[in-house]
Amino acid sequence: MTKRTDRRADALSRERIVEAAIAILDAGGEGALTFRALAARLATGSGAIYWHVADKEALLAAATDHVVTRAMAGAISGVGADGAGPRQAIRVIALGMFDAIDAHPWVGAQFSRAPWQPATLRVFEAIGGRVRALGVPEGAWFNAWSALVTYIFGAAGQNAANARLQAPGTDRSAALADIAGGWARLDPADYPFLRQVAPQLAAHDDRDQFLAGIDLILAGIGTVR
Amino acid sequence: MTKRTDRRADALSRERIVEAAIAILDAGGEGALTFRALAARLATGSGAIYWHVADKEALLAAATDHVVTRAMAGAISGVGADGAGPRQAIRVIALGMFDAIDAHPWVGAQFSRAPWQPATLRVFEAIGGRVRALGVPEGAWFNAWSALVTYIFGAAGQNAANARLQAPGTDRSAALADIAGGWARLDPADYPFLRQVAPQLAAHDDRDQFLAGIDLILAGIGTVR
DNA sequence: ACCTGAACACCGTTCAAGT
DNA sequence: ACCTGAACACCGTTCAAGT
Repeated sequence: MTKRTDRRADALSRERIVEAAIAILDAGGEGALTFRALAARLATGSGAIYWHVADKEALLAAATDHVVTRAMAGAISGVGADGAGPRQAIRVIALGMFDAIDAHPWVGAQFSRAPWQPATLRVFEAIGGRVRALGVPEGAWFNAWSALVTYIFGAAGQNAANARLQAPGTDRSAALADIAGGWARLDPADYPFLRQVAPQLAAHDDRDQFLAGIDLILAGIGTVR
Repeated sequence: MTKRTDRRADALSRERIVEAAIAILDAGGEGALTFRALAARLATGSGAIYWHVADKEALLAAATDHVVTRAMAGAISGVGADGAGPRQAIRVIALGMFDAIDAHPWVGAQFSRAPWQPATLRVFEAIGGRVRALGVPEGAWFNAWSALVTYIFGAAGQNAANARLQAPGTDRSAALADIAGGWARLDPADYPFLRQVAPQLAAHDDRDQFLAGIDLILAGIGTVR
């Protein structure tokens, strides 16, 4: 029972609008997504878009939901019934989120703007279910879950910021070298720690670093008995 | 040796502009800060502001820096030479950041937009110095520090989002009751965990929750030997 | 039911002109 | 050196008018 308008391949639809929005966001970042640019890409008027989505906030929310849903499907499928424990499942889900935001930095900023979206809820549940399977006492579930999702979504926002700050052409390691260089030049009397870890900042990998944080939280959860 | 223009109490200055911006941000949120509103409050033209600050991004950065500097001064002074260990110092600094963002929610969103500001650097150093004092092996310093600051600034962004989502009049517990009510009505087959923790979500305190996450990370750091 | 595109009410930012 | 405020080039959103 397809709707009449579905016959025209180029008919406007919420789905096509969201896909076009994602393409614009991926190509030019959040600043590039305007209703005029979107209308031009879809060869229609800007007002037409408003027939399918309420406003720009809803459009960004739908685009985020789309990306997260896809990322979660990939992560969860890699964690199926293959006997991987809940600890490993949490790591895989977290990395799935990290990679999704790495590929679509604008998604990261969106979480600290409109949480409680459907896809976010599924990530919450996926983490929560594994926390429960971790074997910690029931009274510790909520805190353990909260620490993990706060870290995962919080890091997402910061990675998005890093990506946005970076000059389009340059790669991450050049940007890190710049920042580390700045740290190395700080006054040693005021900033002994940052000076000391500057070389590690320059050499570190964001993804490994993110995972190390997950592991520290998991280790902390493991101490709760 | 005061500058000539300092004689007029109402002379425009970067400092007065930043203070007015903070007042507008606190009163009406990020959406309320426009150059027109700021110019009106300072009884000047919008172009005058551009003589003192480069653009809106710089203005928001300066406002954030101002708030964080003040918060850090308060937190650090409460942690002086009174024998409190590094563990407790980390908790106090983290809570200082939490409270600052609780009072100025717009600050939270700013971190995931322009990190590496002077005040942020001081928070980084303050946490890092205490990590070093924690007694973990030197090879673990960088990961431990990174997990803590990612969590602290990440939670900041999410708290800011929560504050922004909330209807101006209502209080946090009413908003939490709403969300928890939604969780309690989810399909138990798909969302067993969220259904189960819904009552805890309704009853929890954001600040305690935040601190519990810090403690879990600290516990995880404690396992590294 | 869905699309068009001009119009409206805003923005941030610039800049000639003032003092 | 600093301030003014009109002007410019944008936005998101609306809505009468079309099909």
